[in-house]
Amino acid sequence: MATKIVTRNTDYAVRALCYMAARESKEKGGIITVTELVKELGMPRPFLRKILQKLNAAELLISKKGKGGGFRLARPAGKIFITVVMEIFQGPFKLNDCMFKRKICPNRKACFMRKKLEAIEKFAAAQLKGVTIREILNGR
Amino acid sequence: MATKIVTRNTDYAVRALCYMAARESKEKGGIITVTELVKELGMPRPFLRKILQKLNAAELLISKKGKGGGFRLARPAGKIFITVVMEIFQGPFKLNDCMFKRKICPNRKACFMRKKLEAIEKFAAAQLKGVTIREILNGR
DNA sequence: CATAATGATACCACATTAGTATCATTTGTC
DNA sequence: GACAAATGATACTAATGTGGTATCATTATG
Ligand code: FES
Ligand code: FES
Repeated sequence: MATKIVTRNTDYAVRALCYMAARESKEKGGIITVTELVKELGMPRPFLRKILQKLNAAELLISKKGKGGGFRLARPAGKIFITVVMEIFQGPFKLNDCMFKRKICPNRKACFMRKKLEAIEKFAAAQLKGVTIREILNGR
Repeated sequence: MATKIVTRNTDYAVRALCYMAARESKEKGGIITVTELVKELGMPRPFLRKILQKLNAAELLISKKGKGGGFRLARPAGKIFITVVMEIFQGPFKLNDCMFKRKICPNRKACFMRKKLEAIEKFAAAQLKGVTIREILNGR
């Protein structure tokens, strides 16, 4: 098994955002097409399109339709948090919530296992909390 | 989404082991049948059977075939680690390893995201490390 | 109006997890 | 030894989630 903290959606989204942020720093305000992203990042085009559309809907990107259209970042890289990207594609971050027979386990309060899982969840949230595209680009 | 740290297999296994350990403390050396477990824990019988068989194969349980047969713990509850149970059903514990096009990402060493994920993985492993059925039973 | 871009949406493929079904083998009891 | 009651082994099915395609509608530019 490999417990997935980030799915492919998120991963691709982050890569795309990083690329866009990096390019932006060279050519200010430039609009970027799916075609360019696909060429540079090598992801399946229709999948990436869907991802960008979601980022647009979530207002992390701004899209421009029609000829000469494309996408650009809706805000500076330092204000794009990966927790937000994760939420878009994966929903709110949480670990197992001990369901049993469709009900939440009544033993939650007392359960030792649960305490451990909650500690892990807290730690993970804390780790991811401040991370933005900028930090990822800078490698720190 | 809910990132799964423990799957249902593992969950059921742990519950069964807890039950068996608890019962053992009353009636020493008693052998326990699937029938009893199903009745007490309310899990689907064939599924639980498969789980117990795996625990047996992994030598956490000892089985006895034939009439009057059943299962008993192969060792004291304090020596049954949930990390081991997790491995049995889920394989070695690890988080995402940033695959891209079937290759491990070449950027791993430098990747900031990766660092965060590794920290989370380490923390999680540490949290789970010493936990045994005994601690779970005792709630600490 | 043609073209080149995204928007919206429905669909398909694949892997994993969860669960079922069946038959073989062993063991105790009469 | 026959029968019943238990597990062993194994193959199959179902449900879910993720990853990915395909198609058509809409919009903007020139
Ligand atoms: S067994 Fe349900 S929260 Fe632990
Ligand atoms: S992008 Fe591959 S390890 Fe981070």
